[in-house]
Amino acid sequence: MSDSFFKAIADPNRRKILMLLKKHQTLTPGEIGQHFEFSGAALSEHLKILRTADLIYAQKRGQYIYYSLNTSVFEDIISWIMQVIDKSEVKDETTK
Amino acid sequence: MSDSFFKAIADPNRRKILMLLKKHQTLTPGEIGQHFEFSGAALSEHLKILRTADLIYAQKRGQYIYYSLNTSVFEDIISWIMQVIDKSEVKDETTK
DNA sequence: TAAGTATTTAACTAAATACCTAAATACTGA
DNA sequence: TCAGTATTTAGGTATTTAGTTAAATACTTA
Repeated sequence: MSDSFFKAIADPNRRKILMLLKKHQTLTPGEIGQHFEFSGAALSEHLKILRTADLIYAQKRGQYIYYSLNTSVFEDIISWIMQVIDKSEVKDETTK
Repeated sequence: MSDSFFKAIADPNRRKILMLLKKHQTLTPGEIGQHFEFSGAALSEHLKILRTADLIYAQKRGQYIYYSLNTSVFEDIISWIMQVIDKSEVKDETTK
């Protein structure tokens, strides 16, 4: 279970970015930035962290970059939580 | 959706504590500490963060404190993730 | 009551994080 | 090619976090 996932979603602004992408499917950094007060550079950092955690992916078309959700990693955290609360199959990860 | 939850699970040592509690149901800080290299004080801090996020609860009996998982908050994160990835709600087999 | 064990709190340090501004890179269209 | 727009990178700062050791608190038992 990747540390980068948990780090990525630990920040409320990054969770908000995910919700925005959920709502609009595809957004450029410029469009995302309209929902925040901080600089474009700060936004770029957040996007990098989300990209590294594989939560979003970027497609460059010309001058713009289009960001979208990559939902597959979310499935992993659901499995992790299921394990903790004992709802479904259990593999022992206590040594990780 | 509480920030303290995401902060709490962002740390791998705290996630390991949760898995240990999942496995053993109830553990004292002393028993938990045997699985880590850091000081008891550091462990105490981690337990406080997990308590604040409502992920575990403590029962004091005499000289010992017994920690257990509080699974109800995990249901909340599952809902949050379901929302992000646009899945229908997970069926709830547990009562709380 | 005193000594011993269990756990938390306090005060501190080092490293990580989240932001900033400025500069760099990449593309578009005149 | 040049000016303009979009985005990222670099370098810096303030805040937060995760750990430390030492002291405090709480309980047990001789």
